[in-house]
Amino acid sequence: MSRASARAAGLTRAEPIFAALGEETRLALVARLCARGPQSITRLTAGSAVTRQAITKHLHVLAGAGLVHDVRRGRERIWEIDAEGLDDARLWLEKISKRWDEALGRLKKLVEE
Amino acid sequence: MSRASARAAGLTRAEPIFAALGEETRLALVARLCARGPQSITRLTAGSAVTRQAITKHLHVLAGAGLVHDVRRGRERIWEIDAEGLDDARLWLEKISKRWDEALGRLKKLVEE
DNA sequence: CTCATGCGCAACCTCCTGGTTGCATATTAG
DNA sequence: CTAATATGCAACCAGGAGGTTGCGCATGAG
Repeated sequence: MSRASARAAGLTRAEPIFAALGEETRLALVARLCARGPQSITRLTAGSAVTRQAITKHLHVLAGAGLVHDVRRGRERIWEIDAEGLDDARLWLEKISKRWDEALGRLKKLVEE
Repeated sequence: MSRASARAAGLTRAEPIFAALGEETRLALVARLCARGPQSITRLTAGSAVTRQAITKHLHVLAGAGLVHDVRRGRERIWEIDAEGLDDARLWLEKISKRWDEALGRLKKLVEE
């Protein structure tokens, strides 16, 4: 939580992050990178239903949303999660949920009066 | 958090929710429904860049993800947020983030030894 | 040096998505 | 009853997303 980027205040960055997570293969990639740590493309492709190229594309989408970053190591490229992105998304959800709870409180109060 | 549905344990429900939130117009709709409370389609369309029909479609997508529900009232249809969906998404993010933190801890430990 | 690995690039292809327009239907205001 | 309001339904469209295949290039293993 302490690592969440400050700009998470607005909903600016939220949409691309949700869009990136809103696809089965990518969501699985994120889950995998979180659970098993940094991995190469080939390794990430293993066990997946799609081609290495497809995985590569998905990784680039995730990178575009700031959810992962990569480092070249020898002849392979290692991809690692960027947890700040996840935090930003979570913060956005918290903020919006809270806003709804407040609205709900007002509505309830309005009915009671 | 107490309202989050239990099934949030797996990532089952997470993907459609993220997919629904991963579109500008829909994310704005969710934000608006949370901030200003239940509203009719026409009201939600006001101020939006797209057609009422487009808004209607988006609302159905959100409903499909369990993020909103609607009630007919007279000749208008009122849409309201279903905050459990937001909670589910948040819980998924928390779970995965935590998993990554643990993995990171293990990696750090591995390097130090 | 030679080969097997691990990737990157690019051309294609298909489907779904976001949006629109046109028209029909239901309700409430007067 | 009549008109205006609030939606619903369906056909249509362009563009982008997800996926594949084919081929070229760099790098590490022997």
